[in-house]
Amino acid sequence: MKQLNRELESAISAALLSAQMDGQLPAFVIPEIPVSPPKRADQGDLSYPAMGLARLARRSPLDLAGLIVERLNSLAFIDCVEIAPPGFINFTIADDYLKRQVDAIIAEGEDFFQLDIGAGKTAQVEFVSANPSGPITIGHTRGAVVGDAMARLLEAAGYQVQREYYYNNAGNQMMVLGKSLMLRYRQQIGDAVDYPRDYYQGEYLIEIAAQLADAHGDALRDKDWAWFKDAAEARMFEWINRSLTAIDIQHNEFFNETSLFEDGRIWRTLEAMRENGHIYESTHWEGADAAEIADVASKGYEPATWFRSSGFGDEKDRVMVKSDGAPTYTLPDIAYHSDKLERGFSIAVNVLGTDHFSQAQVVKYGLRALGMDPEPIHVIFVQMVRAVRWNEAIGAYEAVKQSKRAGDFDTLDDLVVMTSADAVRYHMLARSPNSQLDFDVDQVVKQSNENPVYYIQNAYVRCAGIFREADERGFSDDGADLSLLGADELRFVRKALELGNVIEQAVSNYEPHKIAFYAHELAAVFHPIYDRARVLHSEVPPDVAKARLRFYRAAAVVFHRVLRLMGMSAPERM
RNA sequence: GCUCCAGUAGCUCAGGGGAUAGAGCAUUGGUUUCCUAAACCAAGUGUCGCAGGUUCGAAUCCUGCCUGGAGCGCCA
Repeated sequence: MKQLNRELESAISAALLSAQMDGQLPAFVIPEIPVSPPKRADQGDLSYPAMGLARLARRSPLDLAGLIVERLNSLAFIDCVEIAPPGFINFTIADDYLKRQVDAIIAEGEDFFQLDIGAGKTAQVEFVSANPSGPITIGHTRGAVVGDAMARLLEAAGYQVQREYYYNNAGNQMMVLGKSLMLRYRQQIGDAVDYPRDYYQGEYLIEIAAQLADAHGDALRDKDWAWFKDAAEARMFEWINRSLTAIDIQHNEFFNETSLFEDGRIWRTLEAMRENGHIYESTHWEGADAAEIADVASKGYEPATWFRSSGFGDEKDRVMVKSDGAPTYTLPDIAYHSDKLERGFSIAVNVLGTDHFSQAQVVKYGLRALGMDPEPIHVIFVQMVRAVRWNEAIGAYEAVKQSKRAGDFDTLDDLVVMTSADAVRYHMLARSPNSQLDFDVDQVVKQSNENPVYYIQNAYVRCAGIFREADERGFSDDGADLSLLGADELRFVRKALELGNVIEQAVSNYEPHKIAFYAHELAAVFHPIYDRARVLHSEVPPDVAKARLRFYRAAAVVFHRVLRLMGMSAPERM
């Protein structure tokens, strides 16, 4: 399927170039030509503002528009070209062309607007990457949904995509997890245990401990924390995967942080940075002022290993290896990302919470210190998400507390149970990643009947309903004459033809939420048509009915495609 | 204190140099002999946080300020 605005952009560029060749316009480098749908229907289907180029061309905007139109090669899909003050060129798409696209859409099916922007290129999306120390929370879910939608859109753009989970199973937190489970287990078998406040407080560890006690009695009393760490990790990992699978998210690569320790890659990374002159040993960072040095001295640290990240623009240097010999989280992270770059992806998208902002910066400085170009890596930062609920008493929204007893929740599992996988996916996606999200529990749960989720899916359901009825009546669209389609149906086809640009923009700007808004707009165009353009109705002549049935087959293809791009289901009934 | 993100309708949010700023929810009234109501039709609401600046043109770009959030660990 063609992206019509792209075709027009090339045509306008060509017109400008030919005018330059003939000396009609001065020489200048032709910039990007933005062609997009205008706001109002009487402004055509696609529009180009020539005002922006008027100064370069040394013409009045209207003159320039006129000149472009004169030199424009005729395009099969364009019916009418108009110039509107102060210098817009408005194009109308030919009805014949739109009618032909109905069959074209059906022929493309699941490949409708499968683009070739990324043909022959590889992309990786790293997302979720939650520590295996607890369940997937609402916060993780946002990253999960955004990342998976990004992956689907990249695939639609033609990239070969890998979905990766950086499995953060090394480090201090995992030790604490192991020790936590160990103590919970000992509590279960009746030992008097003092459970530290900075250990994991979640009830899920108590449940696992109870299961272990049921299965093994007190036979595990002599196992060390490492044994319990492995036990906890395995269960958490399984749990996380089950939760993600429930909203149709599957990674196809799991990268273990521990592997970076086992094969010594973190130390090789450190040495490579040292060889490039970016590592030093000290009790404090080189740029520290007197107050900082005094502060550090009071803590009595032995020298640590520092990365001179300030040389790359960082506000201060960072510790790579602590004075106790253990690496910080940053070192394996740099090693991991250097490995990622070495794998040669054209694009490596990383979906992170904004709390990782500084960390991501330091990793990029680290990659530069290794002599690598971090350019293929693009980070989508998703802002905080919190579940809120309207509190009538105070007349304001209130954050939902993390208390299962009170019927509140903060995990993906609970969210899915209370709403649905599709609702979770839509609501998490239908927001710009860099705006904070208040997930209104009541709106998603109680008002699910008037939810955009079902508004969109219902469009597909309605098509399916027509096909069922048509089958029962033995009515087919064989030999449909698409010239009988009306203005309503063509409006939908116009909207459907915008999908290519939506995919392209979502991919090139790393804005997967665009597809969610587009889906809603598409449904808003569809439903009124469904009301008016009936198929199996006594007053609709059979030849018109055939044409319409064909049209709805195309509409179903479009909705199916869009729903799948969002990772949502396309149900036949609701 | 420094960095990043946000502030647009009553609420939740799109739009991020282009024509008269949009959607959902909420509110009000109406619509179904035949695929359909999780739908359709109709109605109303804005100092686009504030103040300057750039531009033919600013909700959009620049500067300053106000408000909310995140980050600035020898945590991960």
